[in-house]
Amino acid sequence: MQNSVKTRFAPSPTGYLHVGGLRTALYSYLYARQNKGIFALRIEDTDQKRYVEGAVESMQNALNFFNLTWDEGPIFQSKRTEIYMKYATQLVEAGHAYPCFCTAERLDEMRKQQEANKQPPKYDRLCLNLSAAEIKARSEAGEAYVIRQRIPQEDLFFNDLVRGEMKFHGKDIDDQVLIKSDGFPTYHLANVVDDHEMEVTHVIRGEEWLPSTPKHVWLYQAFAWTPPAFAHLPLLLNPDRSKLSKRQGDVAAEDYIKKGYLKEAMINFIAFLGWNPGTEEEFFTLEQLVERFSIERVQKAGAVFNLEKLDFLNGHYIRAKSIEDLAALVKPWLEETDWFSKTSFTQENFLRFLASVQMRMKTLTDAAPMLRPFLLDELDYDFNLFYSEKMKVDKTMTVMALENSIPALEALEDYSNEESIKACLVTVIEKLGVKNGQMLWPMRVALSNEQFSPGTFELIQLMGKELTLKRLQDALDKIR
RNA sequence: GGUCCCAUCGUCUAACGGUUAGGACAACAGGUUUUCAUCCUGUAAAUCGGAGUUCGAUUCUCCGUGGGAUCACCA
Repeated sequence: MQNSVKTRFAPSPTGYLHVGGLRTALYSYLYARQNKGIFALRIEDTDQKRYVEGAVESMQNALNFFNLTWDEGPIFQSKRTEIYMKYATQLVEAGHAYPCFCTAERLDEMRKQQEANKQPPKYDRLCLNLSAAEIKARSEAGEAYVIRQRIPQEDLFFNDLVRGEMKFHGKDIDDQVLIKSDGFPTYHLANVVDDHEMEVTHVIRGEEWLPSTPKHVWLYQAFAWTPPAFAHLPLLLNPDRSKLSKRQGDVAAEDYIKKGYLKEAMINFIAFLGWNPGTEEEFFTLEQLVERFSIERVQKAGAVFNLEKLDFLNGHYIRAKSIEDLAALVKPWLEETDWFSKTSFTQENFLRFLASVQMRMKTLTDAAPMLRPFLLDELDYDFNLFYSEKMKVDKTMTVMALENSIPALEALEDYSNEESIKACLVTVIEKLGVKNGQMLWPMRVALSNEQFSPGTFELIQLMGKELTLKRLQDALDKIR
């Protein structure tokens, strides 16, 4: 009796992978891997109107990017229509479903009426008791019809892995359309049939499915199939606590990739939206999550998708990268710029520059602007940066700092460590009788043309004698 | 409106019915630093309200309140 676990991720191909979908996929993946089970991918493309070209590829790419690899599929529901039809027919014969000839117009009218009377919108079962002869006659006459599920008018209980026992009233629930008039199944039928045929043991999905779960459970009962275990995940929320939507920020997983977030950070961040290990540990790799994840610890309440923590995690994972790995990650962003192709530098220098900038990167996109002053042959100075009231630096002071530092640094031989550079410049500072900042601030700007950058000594060491002197002289010439 | 779900710092969350209600992010204040960042230290910040059960409720029950989801021939 190996009760082997099987989970699945079943998106509909209406666009890109949503971050909420990413979390659902992640939890399903974790649960399957943790139990040495199977993680399957299924594409719910039963609505021809909503199909988006390229969506399937885009979703698979995104899942692969995050290393959420699947063992089975993708299975396409659109290729299985006969199967659903077969099962629907079976339900009709057993009295669990019935054909319905009501037109869209009649249903609209009915709903308007119900709304006017403040009744809940619900199919009135006009076609529930049509005689076999009438059904035959009308369908042969070419009248379009759907197949509806006959919902039992009784209470239903089922267990949810995150919420415990659920109770619904059959009389409140609508007779769901199972087969549309175009012959395609709706989500409800296809979902149940596929989960059964694929032998899915755990259905892990978003909370928005909770209200339709009784329909699914009744379908399992009608077929006399054992239902899978259900786990409904809390929603991801906008800052105003409504369901996460495009209106209020980026919702596509790939948007975050494009913004320079690391997959490690995304996974760690997403995993903690609705789950935590119960300890004070906060950094988890995918492998560690596989080890530690548990549905029992999944939160019931929705979680606001708040990016501040993601920024923090991203910075953490960037700093944890080896400099070679970071260089590879950063390369595409540099190549996108209009200046990168015109620069020349040694790989060794590049790695040194990158290392000095690593500490202050929040996303991979930060690399290009931060590296630019190191890589460019000549800087286009913003003179306002030189002068600082707080530092007590004006034009005269700047010129003085540059004029005096250049000969001193020219005489200096040892650029291999900050100490010798510091010693050299401190001598100059003492000779001039100025404050450290008055000397070092304009030098730092001359070297970097940045408001925020590594320290002056570090910059000089990183750039080496030649580039340092070139920069200082260039700045002096331009400022005078 | 019907049905259902949910409720601890601003945010993510921890707490066998017994804790000074803990941690992280963010914020703020210091230290390190010529700037920024990193790093370190500290401060402020929460149990939605009311009953009940109990010697004792963040925790259990009920009622409110608030928020959310869902009610298609979409998933």
